[in-house]
Amino acid sequence: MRVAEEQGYSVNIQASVLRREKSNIIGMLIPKYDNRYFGAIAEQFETMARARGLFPVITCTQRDPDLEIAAAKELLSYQVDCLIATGATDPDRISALCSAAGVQTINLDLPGTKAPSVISDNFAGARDLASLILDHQRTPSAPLLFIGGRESDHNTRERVRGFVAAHEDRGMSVSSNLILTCGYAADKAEAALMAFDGPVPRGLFVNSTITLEGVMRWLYRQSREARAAIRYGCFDWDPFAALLPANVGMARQDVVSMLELAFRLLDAEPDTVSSQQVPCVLTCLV
Amino acid sequence: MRVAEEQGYSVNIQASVLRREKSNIIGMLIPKYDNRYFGAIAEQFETMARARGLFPVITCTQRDPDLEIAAAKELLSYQVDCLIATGATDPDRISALCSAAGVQTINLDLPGTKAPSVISDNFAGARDLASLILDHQRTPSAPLLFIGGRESDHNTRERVRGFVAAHEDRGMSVSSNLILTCGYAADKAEAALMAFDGPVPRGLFVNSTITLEGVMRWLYRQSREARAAIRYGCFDWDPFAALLPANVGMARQDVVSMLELAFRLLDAEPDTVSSQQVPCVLTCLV
DNA sequence: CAATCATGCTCCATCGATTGAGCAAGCTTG
DNA sequence: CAAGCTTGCTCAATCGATGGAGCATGATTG
Repeated sequence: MRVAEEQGYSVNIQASVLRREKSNIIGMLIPKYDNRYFGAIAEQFETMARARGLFPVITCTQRDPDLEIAAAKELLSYQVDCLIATGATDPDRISALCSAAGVQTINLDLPGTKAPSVISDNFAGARDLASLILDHQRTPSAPLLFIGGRESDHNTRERVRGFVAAHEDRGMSVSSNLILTCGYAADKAEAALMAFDGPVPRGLFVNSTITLEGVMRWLYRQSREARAAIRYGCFDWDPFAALLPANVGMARQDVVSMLELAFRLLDAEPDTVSSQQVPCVLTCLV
Repeated sequence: MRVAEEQGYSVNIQASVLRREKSNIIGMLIPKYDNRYFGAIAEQFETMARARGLFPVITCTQRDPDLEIAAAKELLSYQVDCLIATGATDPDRISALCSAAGVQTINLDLPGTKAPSVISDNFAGARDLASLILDHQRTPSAPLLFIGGRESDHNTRERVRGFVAAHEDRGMSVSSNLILTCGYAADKAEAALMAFDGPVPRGLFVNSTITLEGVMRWLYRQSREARAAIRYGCFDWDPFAALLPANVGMARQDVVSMLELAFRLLDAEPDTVSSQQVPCVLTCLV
């Protein structure tokens, strides 16, 4: 064994897994790698999986529902011991596939009903963030604009609810045309702002950093004066976005706590299909 | 077969690979997921691998040389068909392990001598970027400060060479104390700037976006006037960093072309141990 | 000293997919 | 019609690691 080790020989894992009927592989589905939130999730997941002697395999699904299912099936055929579905568009479908194969699943970031979920406290995070923006926008008692995300998406709905609550806290009401759930993509946000009926409010609640990219493109098409009057805050954190002049705050999701909780749920008996919420950390930039 | 498909059955890949002695797995080692460059590489790699019917497995090595080797061995024990080593600190050691196992390797981002390499044209990219910063800094004929990266790192050496060449192009010389190759990490860059002997030059060449995070932290500790006088440019691209007021330009590495070239080299016979350079795209922000 | 137990070793069946050998049936051709 | 060929099917060996059965040796105990 020592000589084998020295000469760089290693066990054939395929044979080992075949015989042991246990792969020690833990799979993760993730939508994208193009922002700090998912990047941090991927890194933290790998680190924690390795610390437990598991082999982490991450697959990026490009927010494509078909690819999500195909990737889940592919991971199952590698006999993964368990699977974390991050930000899945149809988490219950994935849970169903996995439970049919006797594989434990956890939903991360977006909740499902057929497996335990670990998500941010989007309501409280959004309420705090909206409140911060309301405090710091240039036209104090005007309602904000909500931009980005999908109506069908649990997180977006919760954040809209928090957004509305922050307005109600100060006796303000929000008309529904101020809620632009046009998708997360930068292009869609930019287009939605361009097409907005009437002048865009001076305070913006941006639903993700990807959406913020589109918001910034729109903002830099405005006149210097119009731009100077606008303040915004963003759900999710990015170190450079945090330095942009008109950004008043970011709601950072607590990736470490979320993954610790996810791994704890994997260890525990999968008796309850709970949905656990992790508080966000509000970074005030003013 | 149709019924099996409908019922969600799938082949046991471990058994299949064991018998076929061909895994259809393509591995990638990547240092981090915390910036757009590596994020884009990871996504593009997955997309292109899938398009070729290969199963992509990416492992994040946290810039840790030991983890790099351990991860390479682990991927080999999964019988990967080939391996792309991205930004590896010791690519030749990985190539040696792989060639002992009869597995093809490509070095991406940082070159090695025992396997074909695909890297950016760091010299030309850095020369162009340095030239742009020299054009736009507030004290025209003063030399710039180079910050970030490692002396031992090929890319850093090439970029320093380009940096010096841009100065020489206009008859300027750069003293060696203006080249702070203190590592890529944000903390190290911040500390190096804090400890800089004498006033920091008003034009900065920042070697990566991760380094830029530290530079920004340092910058925001300066007085408003000192800060307003500084201009910088950065190797690598980030959408929010590109919007920061004093940023005059970014040298964006052409990830798509790099990966296309890498996959082409994998298809080709591994006869030559060439090092192919891909031009960067300079984004001018002024 | 015999009976029991602990330890260490060898050997073989097993995991599930794959592939080629072997065979049968039907078809073509001189 | 016989010889040769194609096609489709079944069957068993194989990939390499693992773990339990079986066996031999040495130690312990009444």
